[in-house]
Amino acid sequence: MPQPTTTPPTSGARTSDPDASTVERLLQAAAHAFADKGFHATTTRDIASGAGLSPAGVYVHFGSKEELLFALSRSGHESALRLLRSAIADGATPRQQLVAAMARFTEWHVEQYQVARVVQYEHHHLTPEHHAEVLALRKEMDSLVRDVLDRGVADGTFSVDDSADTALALLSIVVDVARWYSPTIRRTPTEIGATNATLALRLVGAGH
Amino acid sequence: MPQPTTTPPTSGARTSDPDASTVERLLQAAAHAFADKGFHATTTRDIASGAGLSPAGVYVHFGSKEELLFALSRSGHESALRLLRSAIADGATPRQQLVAAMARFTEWHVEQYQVARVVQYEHHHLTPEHHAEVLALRKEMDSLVRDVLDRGVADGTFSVDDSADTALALLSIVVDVARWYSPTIRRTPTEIGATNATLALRLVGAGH
DNA sequence: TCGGTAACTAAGCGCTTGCTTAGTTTCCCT
DNA sequence: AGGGAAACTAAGCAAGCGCTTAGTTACCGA
Repeated sequence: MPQPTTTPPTSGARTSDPDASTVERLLQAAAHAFADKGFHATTTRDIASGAGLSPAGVYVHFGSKEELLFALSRSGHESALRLLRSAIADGATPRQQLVAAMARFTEWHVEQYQVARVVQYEHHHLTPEHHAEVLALRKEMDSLVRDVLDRGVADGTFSVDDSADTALALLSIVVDVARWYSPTIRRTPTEIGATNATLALRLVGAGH
Repeated sequence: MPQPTTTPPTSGARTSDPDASTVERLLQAAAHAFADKGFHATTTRDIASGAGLSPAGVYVHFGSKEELLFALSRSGHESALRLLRSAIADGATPRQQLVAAMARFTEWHVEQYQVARVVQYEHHHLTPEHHAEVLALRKEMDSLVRDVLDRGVADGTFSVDDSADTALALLSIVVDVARWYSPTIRRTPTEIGATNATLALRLVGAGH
């Protein structure tokens, strides 16, 4: 009996909540590693030790490293989409919808910046089939934003030259948060969200 | 005599101009591969065959794969910085400077989208020393844009809440081009540049 | 109490990786 | 002509990779 049962057989540094389920810990460790180093620079041993497992332990729950990326990417896209939809549903006018969508989507990118980074920058490492699946979700996000703009233009609140171009610029501002954000930055998610909502109103000609 | 000299000993598909110098071809092949698959998913064999060399041929000109990334990243940052400076120098007013900077920097991201992708998304795979060197160039870009905004606010042309936040949003719109652009898109660099310049004027409250 | 199933590990397999070594060819300078 | 440096290749090495296999432990229902 070389080890008492209170000491788990972990060698690397944990990057996940020890109280979470094993699948949850694997997803957390993968999000941490993929966001930090990218999919290909992350080894399955990194993920395993981050979750407190041996290298083989990953394969009890996921068939491959790519399957882990897909699970993370799909659930990330789905929760982002859910957030966007609910923000838009909460607003009574296009103006309120745009403000809520920009603020809350930005906050998500800050609070979940590791998942957001995987969602925005790692999806092209998926297999063609998996990639096609998340691409459909990404197009849906784009449509949601463009529809808000179109409704605002229709009722005279917004004035934009091209709603597709403007929607892309709005999403660029939000998505790029996942690139530049670091937890060392002192601004809160709410502050960054409010800033981006204000910038959005300026972009659609409804700044005052 | 197994092969006539007119057939080069290439196995993979070339991704570089055969008339360019060897170093040039290596940089082109590396830019192509890094932009397409990322630094870690690219093998030195990919780069070698893309440049029409054997795997060992890379090491005649570069000491390591990371050194290749650094050469590409540094020269890319330098040419981007040169472009920004010259665009700003050409404008007589802050308004003209902002329009020129946004349009030309955007065009560069489209025309050189492979290099731009490496510049914007691969620099964190550099060694700490090399990373620090390009970070200084990146901060300089940010300052250049913020200074244009500050001058425009000072002379009353622009109206922004916070010049740092607004500069970041402007750069987000430009940088993000390297993420979403694909050569299959039918819009020209000039059109995309003009769109982003117009969006920039709206963001700084000088849209008309 | 015990059989079955699911979660897990130790060990390691086959392959690919970045890079090196030893040797060949090319070309320029005298 | 011929010596030397530079550019290049064939072959391959050590390390690390994703993933598998064989076996152990823990737990749960009958």
